[in-house]
Amino acid sequence: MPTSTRFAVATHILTALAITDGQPVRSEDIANSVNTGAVVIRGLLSRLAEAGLTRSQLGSGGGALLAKAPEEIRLLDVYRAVEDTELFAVHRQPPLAECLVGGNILQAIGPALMRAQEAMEAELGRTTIADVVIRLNAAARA
Amino acid sequence: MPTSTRFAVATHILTALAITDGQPVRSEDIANSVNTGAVVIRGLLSRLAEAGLTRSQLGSGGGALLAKAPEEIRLLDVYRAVEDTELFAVHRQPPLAECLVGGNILQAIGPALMRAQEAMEAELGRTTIADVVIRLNAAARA
DNA sequence: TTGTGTGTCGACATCACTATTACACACAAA
DNA sequence: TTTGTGTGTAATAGTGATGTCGACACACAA
Repeated sequence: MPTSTRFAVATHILTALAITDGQPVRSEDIANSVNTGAVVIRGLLSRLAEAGLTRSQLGSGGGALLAKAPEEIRLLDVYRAVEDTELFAVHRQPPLAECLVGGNILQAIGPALMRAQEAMEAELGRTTIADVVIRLNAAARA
Repeated sequence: MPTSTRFAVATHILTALAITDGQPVRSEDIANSVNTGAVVIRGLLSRLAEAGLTRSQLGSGGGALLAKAPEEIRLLDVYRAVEDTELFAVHRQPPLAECLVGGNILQAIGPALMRAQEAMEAELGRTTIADVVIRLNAAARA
C-alpha cells in the first residue's frame, strides 16, 4: 500500500523551485533532475498550482515559481495537493450486510483508521519545504 | 496511496474469529462474510499464522482459530503481517545524482517520511482486536 | 511576428492487487 | 483403514491505478 511517487516527486519539484529563489524553472529542466518526462512534471505542477503552492510564468524565459514562501509550504499541503486516494483502502466488494461482522466491521474499524491517518498528517504538517532545503544543503555538504 | 484491502480484510477475519471464541471457522464461511473467494482468505490466514496471530485446525470440523487473546492483537500487528510495501513510495527512477536537488532529495525528505509513518504505526498500536469487537457490538446494537 | 514554454489530451506499457480454478496434503471421524 | 473435509499453494487471468510518451493548441515575451 504505497503512496504514489507523486508525493515524493512533488516535494522534489518544490524544493528545486525553492533553491532557485525567484528564477523561473522550466518543466523540462525539473524533469531532467527528477529523471522523468516533462509531462509528468507539468501534471504535478498543475495540481500544485491549483492548491496555491506554485504559479507559472508563461512565454520565453518562463517556467514555474513558488507562490508562497518555503516556510509556509508544509509537506502536508503537498501531500493533499497531489494524493487523491484514501490512505486505508477498505473492502472492494462490500461485506455481507446480514452477517454480524460483515455488517458492522467498517464502522467498527473506521475511527481507528481515521486516527492513524490523522496522526500521519499531523506529522507531515510539522515539516516545511524550508526545512527540506536546510536538510538538503546539509546532505550536500556531507 | 492507498493501502491494499488486505489490512481491512485481515482485521475482518480476526474479528470474526474473536467473536466465535474457540470455535474453528472455515475459510469459506469467512469468505462469505467478507464477500470474496476462500483462497483470498486462506492467503491472508497464511500470513496471519506466520505472524503468530492465528492457527489452523485441519481435518473435518476444522478451520481457523486465534492464536492469541484478542486483547493481545494490535492493529499494528495485523498491518505488519499483511502489508509488505512501504507507506511512502519514492522516485521510481532514481533522480539525477549530479543535480544538487536530485542527488540529495531522498536523504532530505527521508526522516520526515519516517516520522510520519512511525506516527501512524504508533496510533495503530493503540487499538486491539478486542477494542474492535467492542465497537462492533456497539454498532450492531445501534 | 516569431519563438518559447505551458497545459492538456490520448494511447500505451507496466505493475500491484484481486479473483478464480485446480490439486496435493493433512487430519478427523467412521 | 477408508472416507470426507478443509487447508495450503501454485498458476492464471482480469482489473485498476500509475507512469511514460507523443502531439498540439494556447499564452506570453522579445
